[in-house]
Amino acid sequence: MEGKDLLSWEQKTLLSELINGFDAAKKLQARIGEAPSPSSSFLSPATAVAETNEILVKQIVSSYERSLLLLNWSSSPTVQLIPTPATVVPVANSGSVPESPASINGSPRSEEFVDGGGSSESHRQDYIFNSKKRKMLPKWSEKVRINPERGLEGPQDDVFSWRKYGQKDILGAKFPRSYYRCTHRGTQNCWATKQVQRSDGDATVFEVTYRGTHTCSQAITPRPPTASPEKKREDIRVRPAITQKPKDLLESLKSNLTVRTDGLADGKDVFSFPDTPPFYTYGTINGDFGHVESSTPIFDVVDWFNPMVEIDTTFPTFLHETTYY
DNA sequence: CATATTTGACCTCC
DNA sequence: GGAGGTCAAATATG
Repeated sequence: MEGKDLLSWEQKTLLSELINGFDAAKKLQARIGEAPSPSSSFLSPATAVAETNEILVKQIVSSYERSLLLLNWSSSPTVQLIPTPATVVPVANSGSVPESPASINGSPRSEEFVDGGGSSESHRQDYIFNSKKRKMLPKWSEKVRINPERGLEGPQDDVFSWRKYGQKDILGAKFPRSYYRCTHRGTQNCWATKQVQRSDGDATVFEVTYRGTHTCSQAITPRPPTASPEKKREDIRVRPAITQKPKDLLESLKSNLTVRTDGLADGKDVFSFPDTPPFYTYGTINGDFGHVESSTPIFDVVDWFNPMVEIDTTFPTFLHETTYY
């Protein structure tokens, strides 16, 4: 029973709980860092207290993050290369079963395909298989705001190239949702996708939901010094020439987004981010990439298992509005 | 001509 | 059956 290449049930449950906690902590962090005083019933000038709270929450969050990291969060489709730490996982709380079990991978129902009957070309099965596979990919979302003044100040090192493959009207949403996938899906079997949903209220806010992490070479070698025939529409961060059709502009905005840490303290307000937050910053390849400010201890995990394999365990570095699933 | 986007159809899940 | 997600043919773009 445990022979699956997936996580054991305990791990899934543990993961689920961790993610829940992490999510809650993130939200709390957002709330704390947010509006300085608006709705507080009693406004005390205790900035020191606020600061302490912030620190505490930060600690909680990073603790969660590390725990998740240790669990090798996500069940990457090709993890087999990784010396799965499954045997090492403590699983401290044996016994008492938390509440909602399968919230990560869904029901552990047997592997049988639904296979509606005839007409099952290999192509069909691929579809089903991929569908299942996709569902197990890690997923997280971020609220992102474009900077209306600077037009789009995209990530100058937008490593990843996305290709739009669909658009859907979402019930209750004013704007359609766009679906993007990594350009190298076919060539490098990279299953990273993202979907972009424009906020109803604030037209400058987009919610970007990522699923899966890049396993394509882009993820590892951000900028090949020499020949890179691909990427050409990457220069979209130029000023939004009015000559551009508004549609193009919008699309550009969607592809190149600028994260804004709204509530956070004060200083650094706007900064750009590579389309997919998770970095593969293992020291191997001129690991001069992430260099996260020391305030985020998450990526200090240099001693991760194997720098060569595609570990899906990745985390968005920034901002509070992150939501994990 | 090659590659990206659009868009209606199709699939899966709830 | 409906909603969300994906496919793929048609179309656009450089």
